[in-house]
Amino acid sequence: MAAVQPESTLLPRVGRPRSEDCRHKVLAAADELFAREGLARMSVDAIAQVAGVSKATIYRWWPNKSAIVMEALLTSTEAEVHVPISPFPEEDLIAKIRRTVALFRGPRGRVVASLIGQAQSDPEIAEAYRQQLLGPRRAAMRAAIERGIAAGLYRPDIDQDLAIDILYGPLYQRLLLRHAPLDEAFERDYPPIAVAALRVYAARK
Amino acid sequence: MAAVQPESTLLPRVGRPRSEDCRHKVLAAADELFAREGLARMSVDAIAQVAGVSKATIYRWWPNKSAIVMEALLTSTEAEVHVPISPFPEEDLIAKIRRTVALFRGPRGRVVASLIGQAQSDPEIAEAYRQQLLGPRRAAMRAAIERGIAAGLYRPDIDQDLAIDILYGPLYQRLLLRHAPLDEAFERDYPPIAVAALRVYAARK
Amino acid sequence: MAAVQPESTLLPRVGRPRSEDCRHKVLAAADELFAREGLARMSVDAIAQVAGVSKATIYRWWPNKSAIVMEALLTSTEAEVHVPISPFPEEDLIAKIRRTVALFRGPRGRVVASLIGQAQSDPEIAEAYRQQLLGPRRAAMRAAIERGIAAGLYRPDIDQDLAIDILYGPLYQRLLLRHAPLDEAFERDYPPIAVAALRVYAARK
Amino acid sequence: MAAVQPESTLLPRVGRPRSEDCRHKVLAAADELFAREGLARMSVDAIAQVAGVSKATIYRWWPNKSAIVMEALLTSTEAEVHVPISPFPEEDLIAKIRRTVALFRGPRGRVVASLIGQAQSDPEIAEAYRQQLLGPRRAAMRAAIERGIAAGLYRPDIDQDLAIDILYGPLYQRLLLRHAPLDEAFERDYPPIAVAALRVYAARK
DNA sequence: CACTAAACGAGACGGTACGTCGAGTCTTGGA
DNA sequence: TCCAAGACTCGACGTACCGTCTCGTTTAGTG
Repeated sequence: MAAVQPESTLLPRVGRPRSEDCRHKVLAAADELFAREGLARMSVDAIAQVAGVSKATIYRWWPNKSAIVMEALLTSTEAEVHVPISPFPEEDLIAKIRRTVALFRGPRGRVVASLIGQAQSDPEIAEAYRQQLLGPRRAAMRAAIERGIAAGLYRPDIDQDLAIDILYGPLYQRLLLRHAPLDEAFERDYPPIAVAALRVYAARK
Repeated sequence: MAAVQPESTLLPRVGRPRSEDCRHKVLAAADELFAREGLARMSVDAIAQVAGVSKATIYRWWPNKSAIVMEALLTSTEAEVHVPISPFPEEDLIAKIRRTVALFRGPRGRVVASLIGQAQSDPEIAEAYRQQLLGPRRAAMRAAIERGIAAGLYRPDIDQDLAIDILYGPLYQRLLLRHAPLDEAFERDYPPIAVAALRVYAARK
Repeated sequence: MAAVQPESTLLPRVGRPRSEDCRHKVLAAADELFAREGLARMSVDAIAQVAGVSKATIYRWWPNKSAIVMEALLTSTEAEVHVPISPFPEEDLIAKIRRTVALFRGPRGRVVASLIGQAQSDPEIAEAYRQQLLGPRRAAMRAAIERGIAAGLYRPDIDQDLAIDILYGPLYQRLLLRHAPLDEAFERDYPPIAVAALRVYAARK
Repeated sequence: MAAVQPESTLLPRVGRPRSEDCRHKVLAAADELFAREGLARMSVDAIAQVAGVSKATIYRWWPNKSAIVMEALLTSTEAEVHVPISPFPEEDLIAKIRRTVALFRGPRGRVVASLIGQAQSDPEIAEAYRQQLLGPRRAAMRAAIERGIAAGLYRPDIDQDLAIDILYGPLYQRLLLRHAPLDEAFERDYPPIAVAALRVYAARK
């Protein structure tokens, strides 16, 4: 029995193959339009026009506007998750948080905020966001915390969700509520404070 | 010095006065429709129909759907801010946080989440939300923290914004990201943890 | 004794009397707005605003926009009907027709055209137009034709309606269809032709 | 030599072609609603609903209500222009006029009157009416008059516009002013009188 | 090398909601 | 009682965007 190319047995390999070029043009157009107009004010028609791609083609591959923007975001932030592991788990946590602050301070920050905004009224987007964006990052976080537990820094029975809430909550709040700026000071000062806060929760005897 | 009726001197008292009845019917209809459909799926036409009020009248007083829902939310949560002051500032903080958790766990939680969602693409809503909803609550919080400072619990030079982020961030994150439930356990356990975390930041050395 | 005001015995003379000033301001405003915008594009609100009069007051005295414009037209063209009677009935007819051509060539022409236009979809305006504007003019015309009959110019059994159609039809057609201009040549040449045409119908055999 | 399909070479045959079915359904609905309600009281929404066609589709092809009704009128009266040519030009003129009287006495009469009414406040409709409806009919009329000139009945230098005004003016006046009925007697008696009137103008001296 | 089947561009289509406008009525307080 | 101001209802307007559809036209791989 021959080695099988993934998915090749299910999908019929006949007909014209999907144009990778289209995909890129659409994602690029989505990116550009998001920057110019924001998620709400950009239309799928506009994406189609800017990308020079037919609307039908867009709807063949993405279910809606947010899904396009989400995919554009994912392709441009794939690398950002991986932070080299150091011998000091708390340093790793700080580095991870700081990196996310940096990301949110840039143009991607508004994209993330918009997607979370849309997710409030669209369960599919919410689910996709949690699965594709949040999931890997929380998993990486969890691993770092586990290393902290292994190093004896934290109690082994802590609530991981709560731990991550403590570490990231203030950051998301600033991103979404915008009551105070995500400025350089925040990027510098906040991460160690977050980790200190976690220590109170996770290590208090 | 005579007490002056507010605004009565400025606004010209001519013409038919605004119908208070209309206002209430619209807010009630918005409330009902939000519960039935959610912000995104409810239409201004529907509000008009349910309220038995003309669309033109709605647009005379509110710029858009979200503004109506926001006002409905405000009128129904005005009392919630005020928590009696106790001799123990940290008890007050815990009580305030727990009360907000309770609010967010109820039907108003989805309203708040939707408004913040809309605020991501509509700066006016964002501003209104910060001014009208967030403002008073953060002010009350700040006052409680000041009492903590006065009591010697916290350093006097702490960053108030950051303090409030630490206290509320995790709560908002759960409300908006929904990666973990806003359940009874959270309502019970989280508030004291938050205050403990604040203490680490505000009292360290 | 004193001259009695007509109708003063029937109407209860209580309350504030109707302001004649209002009436004039409204008619003047209607006139101005008609010239600026035309019947369709002018709004009753605009009349009220320009006249400095409340909309309620307008609707108290006129049923609708066209009625205002009609009254404005009537007050400004009352004198135009009466042409001095000469010993030559056909001269009188020519003079009457020419006077109407002159009227239609001026700004009142568009007013008349607009009213007839509105009359196509509003029976009340149609009726009012026929009664108040057309009636007197057709009666005067009929009288002139009667003098022609008395002078032996026309058969006594002619159809008066048809006679007037022959005399005025082409004029109204130009006013309303605008396929050819109501110019000086028409004002000069048409009236005698019309009367000649009438003679063919009314005197043949 | 092959017959070429008109416009097929110019128009790019790309994209989904216009649905002829839609066009017919819209025109039929317009016709029905006009009969039921008249031009002023029928709405584009109603046409869309009755036709089972989206409002956007209607507005893609017609600029407004009147344009739809006009097109419906045109499609249903295309054949009416052509009257067979006889050896007697004046007989042809009489036949043409009588045919128009008959048309105006039927339901199309109100359609024509409404369109002319609307044309008083909408220059585009006025122009369309003159171009599409009036134009061909006046051209046919002009041809018949030319035959009269060729036959020596009329002077060759007569004003064609005026000639047609004399022939049709009274008819349009009755249609639009409705001071007298467009009855059987008018259909019987008027056409020959009109032609006699023309003769006075066109053949005198 | 023709054939086939899916991808694609163009753009029409049904649908839903939008926010606006004007007509005409109603409700105040003041003259 | 009349009036000015202006809030209100009603109904229609024309627009925008969504997601689907129907064409005719590529563009691989297959037979």
